[in-house]
This record gives sequence, structure tokens and C-alpha cells, in this order.
Amino acid sequence: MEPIKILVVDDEPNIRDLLASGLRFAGFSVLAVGNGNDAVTAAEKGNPDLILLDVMLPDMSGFSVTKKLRSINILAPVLFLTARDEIEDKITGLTVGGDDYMTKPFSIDEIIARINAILRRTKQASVEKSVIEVGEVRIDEDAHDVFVNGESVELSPTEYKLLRYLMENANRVLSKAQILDHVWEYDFNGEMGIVESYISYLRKKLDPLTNEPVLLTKRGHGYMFKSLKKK
Amino acid sequence: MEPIKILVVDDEPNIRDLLASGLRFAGFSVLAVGNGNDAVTAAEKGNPDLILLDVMLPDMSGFSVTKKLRSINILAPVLFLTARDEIEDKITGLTVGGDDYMTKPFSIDEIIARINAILRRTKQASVEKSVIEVGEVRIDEDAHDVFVNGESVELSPTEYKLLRYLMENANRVLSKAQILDHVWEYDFNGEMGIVESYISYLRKKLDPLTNEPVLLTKRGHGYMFKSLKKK
DNA sequence: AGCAACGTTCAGCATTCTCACAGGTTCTGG
DNA sequence: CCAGAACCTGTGAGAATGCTGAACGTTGCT
Repeated sequence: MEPIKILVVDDEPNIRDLLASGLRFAGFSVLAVGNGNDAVTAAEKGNPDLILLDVMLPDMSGFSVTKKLRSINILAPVLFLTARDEIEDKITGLTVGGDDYMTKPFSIDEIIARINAILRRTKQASVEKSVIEVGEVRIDEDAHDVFVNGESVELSPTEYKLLRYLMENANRVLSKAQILDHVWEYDFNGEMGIVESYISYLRKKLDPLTNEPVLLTKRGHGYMFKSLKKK
Repeated sequence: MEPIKILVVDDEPNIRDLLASGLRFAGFSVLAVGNGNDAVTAAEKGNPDLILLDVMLPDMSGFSVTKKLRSINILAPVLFLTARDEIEDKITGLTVGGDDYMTKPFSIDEIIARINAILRRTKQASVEKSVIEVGEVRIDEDAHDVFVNGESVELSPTEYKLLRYLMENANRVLSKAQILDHVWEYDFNGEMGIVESYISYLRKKLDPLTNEPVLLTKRGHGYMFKSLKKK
């Protein structure tokens, strides 16, 4: 099975590197460029499965890039990146087919989740499953639903992302720093106490429905999602 | 099987040597440099499997080093080293994928454990197993869990590190000085009596669950973890 | 505008941990 | 068998760590 190819287009080197290395670690094959022209040529040659495209580029807008790509019959789905204060109307309507968009700043894990969601939607023979199930807890990544022993649980966006990250790494201790870097946006520079807060929120919602606590504190090391069955 | 290569980057010669010799003894192939520029060139040539990177370097920050490395397609995971009071704002956003960080001062054994954890996570075909099992005692390094004859035992961080060190060197006498050097942080300047105390704590927790004592005192020499089966 | 949901910080509280000390016990050499 | 060395372990002070409720600002919705 050959790896899924992603083309990253962003003019800010920091963001570009962040995305490139994050995606590579996630198992994708990544090509990264810094402007629209390079993006078009790279897409022609590389034939990527998905394009991660910043809307604000030095030479042309992300939308022009998309148009050019479509005109030369490159139909890979596009995940647009846009600053939060740029008007959202412009984007709505332009994202046709499997396209989607995200606002900066983002969290790495969120980007990966979106990419998987798009690939799931556009490719029939999807590799990724949309359901994560560990022990008594089940997450539907398409619907963003969470069930504990069949019962639905309402989570806020941050609670959801945290739970997903913990479940993806079930039975493995995760340090607060790792959690912060994967779950929170990359420009977050607050305290780690917020992780404690959200663990507390999650416990308050999950524990009443589980037979035994699923979120364990490993004092001095971090937190862990624990599943009953041995893997 | 060729040895795993580690690049150590730290400007303090003491720390650098401490790390280099400790890691070599643990079986890694080590290259050590003292600044960011050397780090980049060394990484280019040496193609390390992991980089141990001090955040505070004379010529550039660990952040810049990482960016440079990633931009020239060096994707080895990074274990950042940082002073305890720099953590909060600086590190956030740095660790992507398999990266992690540790605060100074650290203990050698803890560094090695983290390195193994990262390599385990980032490499599929890992050599290291996350479970150490000697006689009646089993440690899961991912979950930081300890079991004696199947029963779970709760250990404090220091107790855990001490037990792990003893088990890694089962059936071998370890002097108190050795134990102090490996398990405690390098700037610890207390008495060796602390080792006696922690041996005592461990015995109190382990002995009730074992058929025979596992922690032996070799009077005048040190301590030894004894396993039933011959090695 | 008013309201609800959410993210974030903070302070107080509780628990656990580290470490030193000191008195007691066991061992060893002579 | 004795004296000293080595070792064991209970006690407690102070620090570190984690938990949680409360407060506040922001955002989005009606």
C-alpha cells in the first residue's frame, strides 16, 4: 500500500514546517511549497491525493490556485486554511465537492482529523475508519458523537478533541505538554493547568456512565485513557 | 542490526558528556555537539534516529534548529531539554508528532526511558518492547503500570524509576552510588540514605505480593533485583 | 440587546511525594 | 562476644502536584 500524498501550500515557513512534519509523522507523504505557482507545478507532477492550501498567498489567492488546478483537470480535494478574521462568506460556496476549510490557528490533530474526514468522503476504499472505540467509549468522527456504553454524551469542541487524542493513544501515558501541543491551537501559550481543567470536565461527564474511571492520572507523568481489555 | 543513532546537542560540556556516556553505555551510537550550527550539519551527515536537543543554545534556540532540520527534510523525532522555569511558554507548539520534552535537571535513566518511548512510538518495527518482565514483576513502560503476579501496584515516580533501574539490571549488584547516579537527578546532592529509604518503600509494597523477596541487600556492595529463573 | 455556551485563569484545598533524621536492628571482623 | 559499621524504617516538615469551583471575557445564537 502506497502512502497518501499531500501537497502543503503556505507561505509562512513556520506553519509550513509545522504542517509538513506533523503530517509526515501521521504517515502521509508530504510535499510542501510556499506560493501558488509552485503549487500548480507541484500538483501537476506529484498528483497529490489532497491539497492543504492557504488562502492568502503572495502571488495569487488560494481560490485562483484551485481554479487553475481544476482547469488542468486536477481534482484532488482541497482543505483551505484561512485566518480567523477573513470573511467566511467568501469561502462558503467555493468549497465544492469534497473541499473544506479550517481557520488559523489550528491544532495539528484537528488538521489530521479533517484530512482523514475528507479522504473518507472522497475515496470509496477508505483506509481510515470513522469510529474509534476503546473499552466502554465510542466516538464517531464523522458525526462528532460520543457514546459511553451506548448512551450519548454531549461534549464541547475542546472536550471532544482531548478525548479523541487520549483515545487514539489509549493505554499510553501522555504528558501535559504533549496533550497541549496536539489538542490546543499552535499559538496557545497559556498554562498547562488548562489540561487539568478539561480532564476534570471530561471525568465529570464520562465517569457517571462508566463502570470504572477511564481517565487515569499518572502523577508526575501525565494522563492516560485506560481500556479494560488487553491489547 | 545496526545501532540506533542519537545526536546530542547541549552547550554545557558536563551535561553533554553525561548524556553521551550514559547513552553509549545504554547501547546507542552517540554523536555530541555544542551548538545549533554544528547540530544541523551533524544531523545532515549522521542521519540520526533521534535528536536530544537543549532549548537554550548559544547561537540559536532549539526551536530554530528544529525548523532548519525539518526544512531540509530531517524528520528524526526530537526530545527537547529545557530548564524547569522556561517550560511554560517556550515549549508549547514545539513538539509535533513523536516529539517530547524533559526538564533539567534530569536523571540518566529517565532520559533513556523517554528515548525508548519515543522510538517505540515513531518506529513501527521497534526493537524495544514496552514491557519489562523479570520473575514475578512486570512493568509496562507505556502505561507506567507495575504488576506483581498479575496484581497492580501503585508506585510513586521515584519508586517507579528505582524499580525499573533495578529490573533492567536484574541479578546484578548495583552500588548505592550507581543507583543515585542513574535514578536521581544529576544535581542531587543529598545523602545515599535516600536509596535505603526507597528500597524500604519498594519492599513494603512488593514483598507482600511475592513468594520470596526480590530486592536483596548485598551488604557492603549494594542492592540487587533477583529473579527466580536463571538468566 | 440579552442570553447561553465555551475557553481560560486562578486560588484554595487535599493529597502525595521527597528527603532528612534518628533510633533500632542486623551483620561482620577481631 | 563485642564494637562498630552497615542497614532498616518510622516520623514529620516542607514542597510539589493535582483537583475543582468560581470568576471573567469572548463568541455565537435567538
